[in-house]
Amino acid sequence: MNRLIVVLGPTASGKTELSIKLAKKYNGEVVSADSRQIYRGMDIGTAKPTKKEMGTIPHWILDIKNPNEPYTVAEFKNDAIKIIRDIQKRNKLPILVGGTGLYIKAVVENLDIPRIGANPLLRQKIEKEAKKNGLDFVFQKLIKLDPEAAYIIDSKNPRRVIRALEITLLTKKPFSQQRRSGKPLFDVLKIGVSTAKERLKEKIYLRVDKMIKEGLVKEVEYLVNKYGADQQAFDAIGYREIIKYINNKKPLGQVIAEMKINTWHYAKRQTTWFKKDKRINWVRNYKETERVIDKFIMK
RNA sequence: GCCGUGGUAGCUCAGGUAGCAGAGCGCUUCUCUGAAAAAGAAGAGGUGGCCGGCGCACAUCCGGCCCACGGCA
Repeated sequence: MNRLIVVLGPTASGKTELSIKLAKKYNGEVVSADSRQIYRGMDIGTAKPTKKEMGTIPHWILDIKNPNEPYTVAEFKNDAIKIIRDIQKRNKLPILVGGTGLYIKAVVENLDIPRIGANPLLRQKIEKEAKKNGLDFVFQKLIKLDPEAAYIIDSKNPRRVIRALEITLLTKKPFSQQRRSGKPLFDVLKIGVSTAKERLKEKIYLRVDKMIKEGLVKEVEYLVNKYGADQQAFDAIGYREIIKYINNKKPLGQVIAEMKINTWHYAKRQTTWFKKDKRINWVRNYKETERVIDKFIMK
C-alpha cells in the first residue's frame, strides 16, 4: 500500500483541524508541508498546531530546524518521502498537510530537482553583477550558455535567473535539460479545503488578531534576541512586520493591518497555485471529505 | 457670516505656464523545480465637486454655487 492523502488549501482555511480529525478516524499520521512551521520557536506566527490540538496524533517535519538554519524544497522532498514510506510500512495512513504548494508538488510529482544545491557565494556574485549591469545582462549571459532557457525562465525575476545561471555554471550542462518530473511514488488523493472568499478573509483577520493576543510580539522579540533579525526564516508574514514594530519603525496598529493584508495576498497566491491542479478534490465540509476518502480507500 | 485651505482612480495624494489624466497602495488575473509565508509578471479602474463663461481646445483661466477642514466673529 502506498497511499498518500494530501490536505491542502490556502492559509487559515482549516487544514490543521481537518487533518487531525482525519488522522484519528483513519489511523493516520500527519506530515506537515509548511515551509515555516519547520522552525522551532516560530509557533504563534505560523499557526503551528499546539500539543493540545495534536493530541495523540504523530506530527512530522515540524520543529526540525532552528531559525538560523536554511532549509529547501529539495531537503523537504527527501525528508517527506522517507517519513511517508515509514508511515506506510507501519500500516498507517500518511496525511501530507500544508499550504506550501511547491513542497507538495515536489513530493507528489516526484520532481527531479537539479542536484546542485544553493551556492551562496556564487549567488552573491551574480547578484552583484545584476545590480551593477542590470538583471538583463545576467539573463543574456544565461541564454548564451543555454538558449532554451529563454523560453522557460522569467527574465524579470532575479531569483529565477540567478538560480538558472547557478545550475548551468556549476553543472556545466544546460539548465533547461535538468528539470523533469519523475515517476509518481505514491497513490495520491488530494483534498482541497474550500472556503468562500469573504469567509476566508474574515478568518484571516480574526486569526491575526488572535496571534497578537496570544503573544506574537513576545515570540518575535525572543527569537530576534536569540538569532538576530536577519534570518531567512523571519522572511515570513507576521515576523517581518513585527520586527518593524520592534525596531521602532512602525506603530503596532499599522503593522497588524499589514499582517492582515499580506496574509490575504498570500492566501490568494496559494489559491492561484492550486487552482490549475485538476486532481484536487475540493470539499466544503467534513462529510464530503469522508466520502471522498472512503471511495479512495475502497478502490 | 467673514477669512484661509482644499475637493483629481476604491484610499492617500502628485501635477496644473490650457494641448492624449499620473504615482503609491488597494483591486483583478497570472507565473513558479535546492530561498516558495519567497521571488516575479500582466491588467482593469476617472464626467478632474456642480453650473455657467472665455478659448480651436480647459483638470488647468474667469464668475457663481455646493461640500470638507482650520481660524475669526
